Amino acid sequence: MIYSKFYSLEPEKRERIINAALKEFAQSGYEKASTNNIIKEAEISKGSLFNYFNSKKGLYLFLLDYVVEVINKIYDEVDWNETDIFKKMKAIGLVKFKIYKKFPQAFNFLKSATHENAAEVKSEINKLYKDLIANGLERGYKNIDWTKFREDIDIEKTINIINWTILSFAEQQRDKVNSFEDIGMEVLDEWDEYFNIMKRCFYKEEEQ
Amino acid sequence: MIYSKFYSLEPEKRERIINAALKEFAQSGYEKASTNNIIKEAEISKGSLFNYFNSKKGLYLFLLDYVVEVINKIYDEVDWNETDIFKKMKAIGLVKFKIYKKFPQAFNFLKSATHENAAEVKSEINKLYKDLIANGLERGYKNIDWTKFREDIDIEKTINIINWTILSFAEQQRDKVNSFEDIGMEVLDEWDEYFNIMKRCFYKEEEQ
Amino acid sequence: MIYSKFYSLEPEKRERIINAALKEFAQSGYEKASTNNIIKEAEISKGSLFNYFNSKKGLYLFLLDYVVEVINKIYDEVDWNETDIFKKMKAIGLVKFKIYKKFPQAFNFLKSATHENAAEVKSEINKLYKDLIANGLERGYKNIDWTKFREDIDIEKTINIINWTILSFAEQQRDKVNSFEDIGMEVLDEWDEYFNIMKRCFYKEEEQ
Amino acid sequence: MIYSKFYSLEPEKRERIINAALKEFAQSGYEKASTNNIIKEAEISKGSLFNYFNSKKGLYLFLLDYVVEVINKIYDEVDWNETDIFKKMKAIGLVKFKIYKKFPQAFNFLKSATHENAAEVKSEINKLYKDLIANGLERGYKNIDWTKFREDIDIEKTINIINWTILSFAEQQRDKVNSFEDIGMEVLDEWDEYFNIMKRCFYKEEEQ
DNA sequence: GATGAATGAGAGTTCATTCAT
DNA sequence: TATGAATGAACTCTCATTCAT
Repeated sequence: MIYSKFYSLEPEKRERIINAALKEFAQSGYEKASTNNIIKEAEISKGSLFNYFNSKKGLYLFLLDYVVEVINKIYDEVDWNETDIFKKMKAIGLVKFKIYKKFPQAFNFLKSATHENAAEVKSEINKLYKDLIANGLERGYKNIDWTKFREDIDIEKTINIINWTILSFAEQQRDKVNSFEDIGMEVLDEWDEYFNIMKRCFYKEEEQ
Repeated sequence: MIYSKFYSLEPEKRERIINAALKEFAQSGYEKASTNNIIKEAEISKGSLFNYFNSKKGLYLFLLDYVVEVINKIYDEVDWNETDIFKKMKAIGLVKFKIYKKFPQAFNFLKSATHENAAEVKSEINKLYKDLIANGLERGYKNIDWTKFREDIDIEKTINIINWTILSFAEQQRDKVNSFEDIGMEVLDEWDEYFNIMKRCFYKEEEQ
Repeated sequence: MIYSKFYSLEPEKRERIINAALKEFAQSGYEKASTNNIIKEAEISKGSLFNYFNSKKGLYLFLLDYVVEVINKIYDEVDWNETDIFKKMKAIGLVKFKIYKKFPQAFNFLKSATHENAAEVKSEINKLYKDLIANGLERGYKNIDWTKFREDIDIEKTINIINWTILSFAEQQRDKVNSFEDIGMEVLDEWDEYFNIMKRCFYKEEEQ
Repeated sequence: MIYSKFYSLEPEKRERIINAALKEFAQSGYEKASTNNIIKEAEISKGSLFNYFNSKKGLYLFLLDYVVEVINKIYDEVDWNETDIFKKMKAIGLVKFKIYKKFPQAFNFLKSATHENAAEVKSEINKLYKDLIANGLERGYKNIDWTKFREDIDIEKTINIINWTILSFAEQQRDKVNSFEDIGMEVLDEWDEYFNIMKRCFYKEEEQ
């Protein structure tokens, strides 16, 4: 089993390594991240790091797996029975914030991974993102009451517009702030306003 | 004059260098991009590259200038007097496709620059983008007849939704095909459909 | 502690590196000295050299420290209570010869450092020399019985004449022979003759 | 004939090149001196420089020859019949100052050459200096009235002491100031004092 | 004869990875 | 299993010298 050497470590050491690595990669990106900084921060030897993960790339891919687990915790806490798409999206956003408070490093790492250019890991990141989004969309659009939408528009395309709006808004906010810590309530208010515009325009008049 | 040595080269060689550099930077990002690869691909000597551009950073900044010129060609061909925002956006999009077919590498480079993290060039990229966006928005939204829009929605945010939709759709198409050469009429039709949805939902009823 | 990585090497290797570096810097000066030549001669890898000293400059500064230690060994062996300046100078000279036989490279390096022009290390060299000279003069001229000198001459300037004579004679001998190993008793006799001339001329008649 | 291409240039251009080269080598030393700076200052092309002198080293050696000519002008103006060694030495020093006013760049170049470490030209410089000194001494000690010296000291060795004192004092002054321009009358006074000490000590009492 | 663009070996430096202990 | 010193390929950049024009 891959990473088995790492999993058999005592949890405290494991966390020290994960946090040191998340931090270094988030700060410096894949290429510039220094394995020296990681082992210094985690207080392990150089040899150990390569024993556990074989290579810098191996370590990075492990961390990608790790943050996926964190993301999945988000999905576990969402109420998937909500039928109004905008209420559901808002709920998902709120859960994200909650989880973020517990795993800030993972989110910063994930944010930096979005902008990662290193050819060595780019395709893995893209694959991961496609999975995450597909997975999220599938669950997100289950049980939705599509009858609320106007009947003179193509629903599939309308969903795309909603999705693109959500993702683009999120990215815009990400670029504005240095870390997720800076995000406050006023952002959530702005988010609501976008939802209201779309609700007003895409729903039938009587559903508003 | 800066870059004068480079401009006095024969055009064929100049293009070889530009294309090799655009490709390498687009593929690998600023840090990882290797000047060795560039000179190998462009078939010039090590000394020459640094004769023309002084440094890796100088080369990168030159390329940024170069792609701005390409972008400006787009602006020059658009009919800025159109008052209907969707017609104007469609026109801009079509010109973009046309230019892209002539300078595919420039677009890939510009896209990669958006995600560039290298501190050495980040501020220049940001400056460039602010200029491009300010310039584009100013011209793009001049003469637009905003009275066509519903009066119960915030126009600024609605414009964002429109923009995000356009960009995201374009990117989605790019991911689907290997090159823009593959893009045919059916894509333009789909594009029209998105425009129609937004027109129907964001414009007053009598404007449709 | 700085240079700690270097000090924890086995002495044989340490010496190989020191000697290779002293030789290369002495031969070529700071700028022209090639770290490649040093590692080749010392039979270590490129990475190791920079592991130990961080940079070419770091290596050079280390060597300056090293030769100071060698010089201090001279001072440790001299009888500082001698009151006759000529006897004392002769004693110092003899110790210098002794040390030189053990560390010939250090002396050549120190000599080349005197003429070093490289801006990067010049100030460090000057600082070092000021310390060495201040230290040496202070100890060297302590306890000297200045009353032996004629009263119609400026003592400070006379000391300069004595010093310049000693140094110039030493250098002349160095240029004549290939190594100090060749220096025999006849040189010491000649040295004595210079001392006798100066004694006869600079001391009062009754002190001769 | 070597340098023939250079000598057939018009004198104005020749001087421009000589001065530019003297300045650059004096400022930066042999290694660091940039042929680019020289051709820029002299307003000639890169190819020309190498046409005239074949190589950087060739140019440097030419300049050494050139400054020898300047030095020889000093010797031409000295009164070689003076029989008192100290008066003669003083006269030589004064002529040096006079010539310096006419060829400051040559002197600064010569000064920098003294401290030159570059292996490529070191031996040539040393050879030149030995010639200059031998030549100077031979002429300088002709016609001297040695009977003025005390009879209880070896004259040859005493001459050495005098020479070493003169040279060392000159070097000390050189190290103190940045260029010969800074040297003023007070230096000449100090020089006189050294001469007086030596006169008093090395001459017979009745000759003072 | 004059030009200056082109060359490429060599410079100092970095850092993921290896392996003897 | 854990260590960390050793490695060396690859990096960006320099500059004296060449040679086609």
